[in-house]
Parts: sequence; structure tokens; C-alpha cells
Amino acid sequence: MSQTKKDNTEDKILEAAKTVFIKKGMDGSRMQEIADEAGINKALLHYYFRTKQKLFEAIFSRVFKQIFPDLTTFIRSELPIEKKLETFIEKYITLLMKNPFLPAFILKEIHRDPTFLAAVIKKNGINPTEVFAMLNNEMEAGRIRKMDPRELLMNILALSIFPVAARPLVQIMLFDNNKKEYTDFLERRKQTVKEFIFNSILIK
Amino acid sequence: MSQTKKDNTEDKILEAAKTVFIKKGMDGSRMQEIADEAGINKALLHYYFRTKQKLFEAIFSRVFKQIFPDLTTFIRSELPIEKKLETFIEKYITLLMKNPFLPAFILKEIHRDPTFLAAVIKKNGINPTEVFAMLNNEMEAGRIRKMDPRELLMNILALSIFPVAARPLVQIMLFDNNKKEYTDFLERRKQTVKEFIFNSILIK
DNA sequence: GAAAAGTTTAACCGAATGGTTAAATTCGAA
DNA sequence: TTCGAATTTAACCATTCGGTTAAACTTTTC
Repeated sequence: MSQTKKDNTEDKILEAAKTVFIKKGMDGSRMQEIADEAGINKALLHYYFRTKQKLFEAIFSRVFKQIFPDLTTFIRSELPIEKKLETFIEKYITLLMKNPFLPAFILKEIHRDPTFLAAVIKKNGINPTEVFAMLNNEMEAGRIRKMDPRELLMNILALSIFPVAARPLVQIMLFDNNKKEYTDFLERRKQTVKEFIFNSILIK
Repeated sequence: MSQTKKDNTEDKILEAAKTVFIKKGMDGSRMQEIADEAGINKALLHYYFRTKQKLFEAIFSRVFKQIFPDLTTFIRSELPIEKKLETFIEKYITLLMKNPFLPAFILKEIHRDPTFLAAVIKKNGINPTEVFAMLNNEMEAGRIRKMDPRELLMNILALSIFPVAARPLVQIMLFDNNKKEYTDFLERRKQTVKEFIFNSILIK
């Protein structure tokens, strides 16, 4: 089938668009640049995705969707809460270290068009019910301090995401712009964030 | 002097540019829109700030500069650490709640042009030495657990900034897009963040 | 081998945008 | 009142950019 060729090109476009959009955002990206990155020409780019808007929406959906399931699967496991948290934090920090532009991209775009964001969430059926159920469970069982699970989730996300998201700034201000030192710092954080969380929620 | 008129217009421009740039970023902003927002015309806008780039740099510097000093003055006070932290967190969350686009703006732009960021930091002599000195003091005195002060500062910032920065997303996902409920949640967080931090660092 | 789909080339269009210019007008200061 | 700076008006320019088109070519499929 022509499918092999077609699919291949479509993938190349999606890959390229993802790279460019995440790095430069919707406004800062150029269709020509995406075509170049994909190794094709502008005409063909428009042949596959009629408009920039459509292409962007495709990318945003994919990126957004991709971030969540990867990180929620382990929640269903039968591991103790300590292990679950450890895995979650480690995976999240690793993911963001590999995709340094991702947080700024998401943050910018959710402010630019919250309506579209809402649509994406609804369409993909993304919701954190499972996580809450799990946390509530632990509280009921008396293994962790009782609190609003939204607070706890927020804290975990904040502590994991912020240091990677704000890297360019923090690296300059607190690490003399030393890249290696900051990378090491983030590696260590996979541990310290966990400890920090436990210090605050564990019942001793 | 004509200064009154001149200064007034310049201020109007800076105010307008700040509003537009913070909301839409460098790429998404239009000189015409800034002129409109300032209640003047495009010719006059260019008469004051020759290029968009120059105007943007002026704004970025100001915004960046403005965020820090406001929040570090109280560190010099003789209040106990509990009170200092409380004030800091409360002020920071309040500031961001009033300027919801600020974190995304800063985050986007520090990734877009880290070089310029470094220049701004250096030029304005912004550095967190004082904060570290204070934290180290508390550790030496045995009032808080010993740890890398950069970790602690990072945690405070993360817990304060993230929930406000990611508001559009979190409000939809965890609060059914109920604005009032989320505002209340953030108000409560001024307390809970403090408690969360203390639970993890205080020596009991 | 012919039809169809994929791809390139290259030119083009129209709108938006940053920036300029010149002339006229307003206005504050001396 | 006069001079110079501030401001407006309005047209204009060059460039960029998203998007289109048509013709030619290549590749795949049947």
C-alpha cells in the first residue's frame, strides 16, 4: 500500500512539528521551519495538514495525552505507597529532563487557549480519579496523614516539575550556570523530593 | 517642563507593553496592540522605543527586577523563621494570583533567550546570598533540619508558584473548572504550604 | 503499463506586521 | 507670541508568513 510511504511522511511531519512547536510555541513557530525539520517542502506539509492550527491541535493533543497515561499505569500496581511515589517522581523528573521545553510549552499554551485545553482533556477522558482513590485509601488505612488529596497531588507535581521547568533561571542563579552540577542536583532530587514528601505526610 | 507630558506617555507605554507582553509573550504581541492599549498611535510608540525588541527588553528587565526585591526585604527583618516564611509564601501567592500570566511569561521567555536572561540578572545584581545566609543560620542554630539550602528554597518556590502558574489546567482537572473553589484553595494554601514545609524541616 | 497517490518545484497571493516618513497639529515653556 | 518638543494622521515600504496553485516527476498499486 501507499500507506507505508504516507504513514512515514506523516510521522516525520508529526515528529518535526512536535520538536518545533514545543521549542517555540504556536506563535513562534513557522510552517517553513517545520517543513525543513521534516525534510519536505511546504506544499507537502499543507497537503497533509491543511492549516497551522490543525497541525498544532494535533500536536498539542498528542503531547498532552502522552504525558499522562505513562505516569498513571504504575498507580494500578500493588506496590506500597512508598514505592509508587518513588517511581512516579523518578519517572516524571526523568521525562522532563529529557524534554526541557515541555513544561514551558504546556504552561504557555494552557494560558493562551484554556478552552481548547478543556476540550482536549474532555476528549481524551483524562482524569485523576484513580490517583485520588489510591491516596484516600492510604489515608483511611492510616498509613499517611489525612489531608486534601488535591493538596498532596499538587505538592508532588510542584516539587517534581518546577525545578526542571525553571532550569535556565535557577541554574544561573543558584548554580553559577554550571550544567553538570544542576543535572546532578536534579538526579539527587529524585530522592530528596520523595523524602520531603514523606517527612510531611508519613505517620510515624 | 515637557517632562510631565513625556514621562506620562512613557509610563503609559510601559504599562501597556507590560500588559500585552505578559499576556501574549514576545512573539504573540503586536506593536499596534500595545499602541492601542496605551491610547496612542504606532508612530508615537516607535518614537519612544525604536524597536519591538528594545521595548520588550525594557519590559522584561522591569518585570524581572520587580519580582525579587519586593520579596526579599522582609528577610532582613528580625522575625523568627516561621514568621518570615509565612510572610514570604503569603506575599508570593498573592502576587501571582494578581498576575496570573506572569509565571508562564517568565518561563517561556527564559527558555526563549537564556542569554538575555543571564544579562538581566547580572546587570541588576540579583542574587539570593542573603536568603542562603539566613537559612544556614537557622540550621546552625539547630532550629531547622540541616539540608542543602538550595533544596529548601526550591521547594518553597515550587510549592508557592506551581499551583498558581498551572491554574487553568489544574482548575479544570481537579476543580471542575470552578473558579471560586480554586481561589479558595489557593487562599488556604498560604497556610498549608507553610505547614507542609515545616512538617518536613522543623526539628521537634 | 496505466491509474492513482505521493512529492517536488516554483511561482504566486493576500494579509499581517515591524518600521519609516513627512506633513500637519497641539501644547507647554520661555 | 514664538520656538521646539510631543503627538497625530495617513500613507507607504519591505518583509514575512500562511496558504494556494499548477505543472511536472516519481513511486506505488493494481
